[in-house]
Amino acid sequence: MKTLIKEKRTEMNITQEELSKKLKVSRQTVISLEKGKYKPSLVLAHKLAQTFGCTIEELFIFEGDENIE
Amino acid sequence: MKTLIKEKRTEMNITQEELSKKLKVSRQTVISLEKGKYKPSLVLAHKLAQTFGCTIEELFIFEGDENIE
DNA sequence: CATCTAAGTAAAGTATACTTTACGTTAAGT
DNA sequence: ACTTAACGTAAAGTATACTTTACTTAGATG
Repeated sequence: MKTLIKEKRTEMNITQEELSKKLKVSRQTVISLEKGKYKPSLVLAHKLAQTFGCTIEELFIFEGDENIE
Repeated sequence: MKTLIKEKRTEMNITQEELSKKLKVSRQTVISLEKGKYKPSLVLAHKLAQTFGCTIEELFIFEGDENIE
């Protein structure tokens, strides 16, 4: 699974810290998501998509059968 | 957060067990998701949406600021 | 050089998603 | 009455999402 979080955030001209405050998560969470260290929960994915004005499917690119981790 | 998993599954006329096999998760996971015991991971949500031929946003109804649990 | 901001790493802890196994219930068929 | 299918509950264990704290690094600016 790939994500466009970093791209969307920089397009929006906000810092990781600002994004983390909008989402009400820690800055570490934003860093880890952008770096692909783990996958967001469904609710967090939805908040991210809303923040960027797009759908979950536009923000995350799912590749052929992934593990459900 | 609400989900239409059960509705979509019964529309499709498949059992929980059949759905669990399509998704490659346990039957308990399907039961728990339908019953709202917990929220699916992003990848599982995507697989569910694909199975039902809809988007994640159509399958899950997000209500005003939820906890990110 | 000193300092500030933004981005990054690392590690330990908590919460929750998911699995596995086993047992209970209800409705339909024979 | 007995069996089978489908749905459900419960509990214990594992994996991972997320938090918190603390430290690092690179770039810009006084």
